[in-house]
Amino acid sequence: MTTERYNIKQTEEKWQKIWTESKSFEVTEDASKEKYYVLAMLPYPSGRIHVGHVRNYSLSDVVARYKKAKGFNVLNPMGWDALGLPAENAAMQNNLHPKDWTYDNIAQMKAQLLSMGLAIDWSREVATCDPDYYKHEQKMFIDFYKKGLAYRKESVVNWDPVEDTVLANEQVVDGKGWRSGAPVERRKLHQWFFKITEYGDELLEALKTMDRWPDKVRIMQENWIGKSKGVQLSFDVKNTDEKIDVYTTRHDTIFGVSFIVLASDHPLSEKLAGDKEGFDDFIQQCQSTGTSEEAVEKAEKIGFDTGYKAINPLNPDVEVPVLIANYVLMGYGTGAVMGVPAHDQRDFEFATKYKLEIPPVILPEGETETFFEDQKEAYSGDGTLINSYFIDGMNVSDAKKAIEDKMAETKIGEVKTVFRLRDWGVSRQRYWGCPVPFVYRESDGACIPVPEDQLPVELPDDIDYDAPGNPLDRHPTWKHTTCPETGEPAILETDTCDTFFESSWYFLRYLDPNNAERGFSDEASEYWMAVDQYIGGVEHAVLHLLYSRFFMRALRDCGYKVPDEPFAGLFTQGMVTHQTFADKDGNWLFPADVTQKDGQYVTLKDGAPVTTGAVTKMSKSKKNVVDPQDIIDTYGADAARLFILSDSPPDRDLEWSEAGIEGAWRFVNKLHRITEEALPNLCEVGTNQPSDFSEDAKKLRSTVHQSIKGVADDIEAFHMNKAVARIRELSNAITAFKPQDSADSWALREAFEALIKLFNPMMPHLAEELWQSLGHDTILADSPWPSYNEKLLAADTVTIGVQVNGKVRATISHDASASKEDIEKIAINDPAIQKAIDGKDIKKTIVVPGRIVNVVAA
RNA sequence: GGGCCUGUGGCGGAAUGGUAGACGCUGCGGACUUAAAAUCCGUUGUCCUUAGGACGUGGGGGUUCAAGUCCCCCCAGGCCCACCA
Repeated sequence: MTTERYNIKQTEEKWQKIWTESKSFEVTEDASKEKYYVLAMLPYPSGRIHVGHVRNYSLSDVVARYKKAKGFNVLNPMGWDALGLPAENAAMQNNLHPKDWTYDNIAQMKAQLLSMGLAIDWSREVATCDPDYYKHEQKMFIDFYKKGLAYRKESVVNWDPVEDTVLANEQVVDGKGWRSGAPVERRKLHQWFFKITEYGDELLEALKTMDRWPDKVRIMQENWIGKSKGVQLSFDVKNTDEKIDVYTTRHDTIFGVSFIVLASDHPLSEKLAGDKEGFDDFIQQCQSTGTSEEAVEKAEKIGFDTGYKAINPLNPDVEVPVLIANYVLMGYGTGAVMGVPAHDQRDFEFATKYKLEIPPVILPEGETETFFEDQKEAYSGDGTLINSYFIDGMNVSDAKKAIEDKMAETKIGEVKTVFRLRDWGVSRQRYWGCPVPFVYRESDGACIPVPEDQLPVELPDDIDYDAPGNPLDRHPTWKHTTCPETGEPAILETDTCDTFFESSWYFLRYLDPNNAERGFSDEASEYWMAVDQYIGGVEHAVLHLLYSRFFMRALRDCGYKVPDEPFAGLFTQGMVTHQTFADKDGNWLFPADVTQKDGQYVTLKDGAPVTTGAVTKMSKSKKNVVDPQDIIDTYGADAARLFILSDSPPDRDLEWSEAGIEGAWRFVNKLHRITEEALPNLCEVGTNQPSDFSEDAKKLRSTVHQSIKGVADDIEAFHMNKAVARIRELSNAITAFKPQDSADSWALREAFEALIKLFNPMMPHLAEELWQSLGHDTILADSPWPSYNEKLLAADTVTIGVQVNGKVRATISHDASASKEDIEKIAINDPAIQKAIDGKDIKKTIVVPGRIVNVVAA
């Protein structure tokens, strides 16, 4: 083969330069064009891109380039989620400033992204650690505060006593600080909260209309919001003036109550039992229970008897003990629970341990009361009410209704809706975050927002990490300021915001990134919002995606022009996985250090045997990672993009393999080669379409037009793997086609032009290069998507299967215009079919034109 | 404990209820080459010695002329949430 090898590196850099110089992907609001906003979740600048990024941006790039070709005004921006803990950790380890570390990383990662050849409008690049960025969110914070959507309250937090800081729940591992390893304490601190619960119903209701979101994500959010309908009712505490409010969804079991349980941090717990012996130890024990899943799973239910009795409001003759237990949460409902051990598993376990009564009130269908003798677990299903006075004999839902009516009548309780969703705690005792823009007056502690003209409250540069805790708090001067109202001495808030704050509105900043006055203009928001297609990992299904939805509503209520829903369409991509490797001592090995020899995996260094482990998500700890930059440097961005889009459907996990990337690379070279080889044929073709084509050319044209339609349909449906398969099919059809005359050459050129345009969204550099070699002087990135001719989609002859009694016995070809009767005749006369019928009577024949013939014979 | 998803060749995966396995990876055979690489051609679900059959979409039932696809039950794997009353 004499064809020169395609020079990938040079070509890719050439086209990246041309796109940049021609500003192909820079956009402005243009009322004459329909807009399309493609958004990939913005990366954290860790320093190097990983394969998950490549997958994410390959997907968004296909969408962006495709929609642009379809004539949309496409916005495809990129930025950096640049605040957060890793920068501080790295700074501490390497004695750097978080700011320097972050900006260095951004520069490196940007260079890597540029080498991918993405259709991004880089003029809109945003870094969230820039004071010009967080200035606007400080304004938003104050707006929320003025609207009553941000507030400060004392709450219990995870406190790391060694690091001297609050930890997020995710940073608590098995009840211990993730870095210090010290048992986490629960401590009460003043914390800032956003009132997301105010929008619980709205956020829940809107989910129903979001039909371009995956069901999975909608269900996860629904569960997270956790709306439940129940009743709240009061139990009087005997011989006191106290009442205990309990919340329950099983008010039908009210007559099965045999105890009342309070959360350990319920105000009444201290009040009723504070002076009892052992109380302090008990509370201590409750609080030391870990908050991890496993700890909760294994935690034994422990209780403490207050000695008081509560009176059942519907049956004053019944008095039940009041206990305190570790399994009741203060944060949900009222922090107090009515114990119905016969019909609630947790209550059952608790009652069994403390020898409390277990009175049954619901009889499962078809059972007698002997069912409850020697009961091993709670029965929580439906059945007939027993031992329950006026609701005896009813089923569960009728009984609930009857109790609700009774409560409305007697006013001992009320129907109540409760959400699992809690207000969003945004305070972090960290340096590398957006400062919370408030001051506290020293004289009276008044909390006062920083005036707008004094924003941003900027982070100080001179910090040290010599001591644990928040460097802002121990900075010698930074927090000392004056009250904007009185001029008296005041202290700046030293907490910074949760970094989910930045990611809740960054897609608005992209719309108007240089606006110094406001975060974004109404005009830009009205033109571009909402995001038409958002793409990212499913791990953000709840937090980020829910916070952003809340944020839009909060901004709306503060007078900003934003839609209720930020993301009209959402696509969640699967993980990238890789085989794991280990040496004989069980140490993990990087795939790059392993090679194959005689079918066995061995180390590259000394050929020692390697054992292969499970295919799992790429993670640094298991070393089953590949550096996408190595891949791009070796095979080129086009091959890397192609491979990652090829085999697996984008919403499923993708296993990275060496063989796969090589296959993609071969295809890149093949496309280049077949175009070069066909060039002599293609260049002498006239512009006028010939009037007649050979049979082979007709077939080729049919494939071409089917491909144009099919690839577009596949991209719209996010079936990128199928789009790639169609492109390969088309290239196979092209190589099989041998042009005999000028009409054939015309058809071949038509096929090549379509092929190049179809793979342009996946392999844009190669596409531009080949487009140019076909003699075009236009940029493909600015060229329209090809159109297809409906008439050419169907072939002249159709091949279908013929079944006898549901089993395929032959295939027949017939003219596309053949009638049902003709097709039936051809099918039945087929010798193989005759043989299969074997002289039996034909009961009936089903003919589905273009699909199948089924002969039913007996 | 609750919810969701997935199960198809050696592998990744195709298949509006209508010829199961498109497209690719791997393997095997061949061509070209002094040789290799690259490339090209053929072949590649299982079983029966072949013609030709039989069997095949996690397992078991059902609906239908026809089921990977729809319905019921079960099994396995994965993900998310979780003492949420």
